[in-house]
Amino acid sequence: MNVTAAQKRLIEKLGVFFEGHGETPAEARIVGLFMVADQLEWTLEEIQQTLGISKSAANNAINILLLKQQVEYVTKPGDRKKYYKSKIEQWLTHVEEHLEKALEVRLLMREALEQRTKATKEYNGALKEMIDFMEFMLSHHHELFNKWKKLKGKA
Amino acid sequence: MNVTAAQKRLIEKLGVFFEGHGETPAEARIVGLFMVADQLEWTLEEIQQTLGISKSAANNAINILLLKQQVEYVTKPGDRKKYYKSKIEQWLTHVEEHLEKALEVRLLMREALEQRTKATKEYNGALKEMIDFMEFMLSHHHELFNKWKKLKGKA
DNA sequence: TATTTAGTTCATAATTTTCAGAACCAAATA
DNA sequence: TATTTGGTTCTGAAAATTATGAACTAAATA
Repeated sequence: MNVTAAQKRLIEKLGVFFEGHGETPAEARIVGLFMVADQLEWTLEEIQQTLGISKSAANNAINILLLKQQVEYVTKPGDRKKYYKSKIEQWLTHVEEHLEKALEVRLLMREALEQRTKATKEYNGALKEMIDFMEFMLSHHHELFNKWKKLKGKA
Repeated sequence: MNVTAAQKRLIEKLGVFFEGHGETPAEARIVGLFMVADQLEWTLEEIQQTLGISKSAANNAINILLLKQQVEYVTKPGDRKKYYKSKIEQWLTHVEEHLEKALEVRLLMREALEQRTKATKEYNGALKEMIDFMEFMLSHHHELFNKWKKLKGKA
């Protein structure tokens, strides 16, 4: 077997966390597997057998992770198999994208604010402040990301 | 009717967004309703009828929102009804909590890193960097939140 | 050409989530 | 005490999500 019992437990814990953040159980466990296992490159069959899920479940999950750019595959000469692996270098981009998307709600909130009655001053003020905070976060995040990238020599 | 057709459309749009962020359809629409409607305080029956959902769906959703502190209710003397309303002042706390929780994954990642083989240098380095970034974000967020609070005279 | 293999697709089964409707409870009122 | 009212709970249905297993492709191999 390619992972120890202790590793399996950790994969499950990571799995539960990622499930709670929008991934399917199968996706979540594949992400976990790639994070804890010594082995970095996995065939579909190995994934399937190690996680104890069906071939199609593994295939579906892997393809969704490929779409989300969380996973990629490499090939080997004279070998028809695909070797899937974490695209871990992409994580910073993902965090950035995720934040941007989460803060997009401010656009709908602005729509809400604009159409609101002017009578509810206090509520409108709180809503406005929420929107302003999101703008504040957005701009400061750009700073933060740049600071980090500079710190790590990525920019 | 307590909301216009245009408001209903906006409620649905907000509903879809919040559904995409972990709320049930009913919860998501209540949050939307409280955000766009002129009326700030709503009885269960009004919510139910305005959103066209069942009494129990409305009740369940409201109680979950109460638990999550997204909603509160006020009462009126000699009136047994509860008047539910957005707890919008709480939003900053919610954002803080949400971020902390999202970054908690770093603890599991650290576990993963600690048990990993030392053979996969590059991967381990990337994982370490991810964890470091989360720490970086966490500390800078505290700064950001304080800066914001000061700016808004909340601290 | 027949067979094996890696991966995909499809039908459907299992599970989970969410909701509707009815029954219910407790407090207030008639 | 009987009735109304606001809210809660329960059961089961509907819908959505995931996963299974089998059938299938296409490429490689025997």
